[in-house]
Amino acid sequence: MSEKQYHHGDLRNSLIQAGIEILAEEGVSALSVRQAATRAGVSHSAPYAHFHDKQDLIAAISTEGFRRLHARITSAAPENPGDIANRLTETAWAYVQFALENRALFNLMFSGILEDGGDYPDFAAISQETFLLIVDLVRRCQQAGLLRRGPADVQALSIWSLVHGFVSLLLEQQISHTILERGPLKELLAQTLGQIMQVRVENRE
Amino acid sequence: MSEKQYHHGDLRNSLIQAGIEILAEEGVSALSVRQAATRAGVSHSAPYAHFHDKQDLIAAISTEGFRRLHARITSAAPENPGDIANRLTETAWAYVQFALENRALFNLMFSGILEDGGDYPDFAAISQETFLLIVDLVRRCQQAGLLRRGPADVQALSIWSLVHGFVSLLLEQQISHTILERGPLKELLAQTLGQIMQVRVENRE
DNA sequence: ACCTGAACACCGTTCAAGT
DNA sequence: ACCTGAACACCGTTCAAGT
Repeated sequence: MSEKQYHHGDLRNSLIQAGIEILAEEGVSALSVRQAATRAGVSHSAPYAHFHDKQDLIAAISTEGFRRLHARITSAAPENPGDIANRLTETAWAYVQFALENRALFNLMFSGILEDGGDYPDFAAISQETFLLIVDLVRRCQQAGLLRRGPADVQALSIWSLVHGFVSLLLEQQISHTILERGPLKELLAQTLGQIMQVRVENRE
Repeated sequence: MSEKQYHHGDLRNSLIQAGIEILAEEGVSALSVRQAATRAGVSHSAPYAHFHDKQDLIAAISTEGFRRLHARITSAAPENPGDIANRLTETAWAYVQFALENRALFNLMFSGILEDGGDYPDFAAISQETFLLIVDLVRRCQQAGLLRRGPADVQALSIWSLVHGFVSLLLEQQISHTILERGPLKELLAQTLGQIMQVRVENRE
């Protein structure tokens, strides 16, 4: 505000938004500091006043991605404490949908493009918080008898691994057509998840 | 041979090897057509006589990566048809080890850097063969009562998803220290895998 | 403090030309 | 058929200079 600076006041954020737009429109390979700068309407070297290097910008974009994923997961299942099994499935489905709707961003967040996430505190914080969301849900599933007993964090890891692996292989087109053609994706995910949940069905021996 | 050509006869393969070396020594971000050419001892434009573009080279490198992963998995478990449970764990462990020992190559194979694997027949073939290896193993686990009944390919997908997700999160340093410090990695993997296998332990009611 | 413009070393890719 | 060298449009990053 005030006297109107050189730029619009929040170039840092504009660059992050520009980066996310580039990812959505042109994919990971098109993401460059220079193009983000151009989209934000500044010179190609202006970003270096706000980010130490490209990795630093990538960390900021990934952090924003995790914030959105976290929000998406949080609002995935209605706070319906009764139907906890459904809630686990809906959470997993929210994760899958986020990845499909934000392919390039999801890739940036999880594909080693950010070389050392631990160096970026904000990134480390929000990604850990997202994991805690899952640990919490797992704990409630255990209490409901839907999952085996055992350390909730290890079990959460199993489930997150399962869902994350499912998404990764899906995005990489590593899931064969014959499987995908058998029915809707959400159902396949539910079946896959079902492998890890306790069955309480017909053949109870 | 014969009159000694311009180059050593198999530039195509030399470039693939050079690429794998670059990945191992300097990581994904250092992989360039020009550096591969330099390592192979030719000019920067020579690769274009053998590869249509960088994606084409990446496809060839990824294909070689899958060949090595396939070989590694094949030789992972001794042909010991008795201990089938152990064999599943050893196969998963081989997968994890391959990823840890060839981080950048593994990333290249699975992280969307190759933009459309389906366009490269050799790549599609070997990656599918690798999946079939797992389907086969799963089928035998089902017969041994270690896994639930159901379509073997869907179950294989669950297991591959679980193991692949585990590896991905591990490489991304998304598995918290408190979990990793609790014991050797192979044991954590076994525990994680155990979530999906049928228990035949003490509390059988 | 925040931004610009020139500069440098790198890239992917093409293309005429050489053997 | 296989390779070279010049050329072009891009990149990441630095740095002196401007307000």
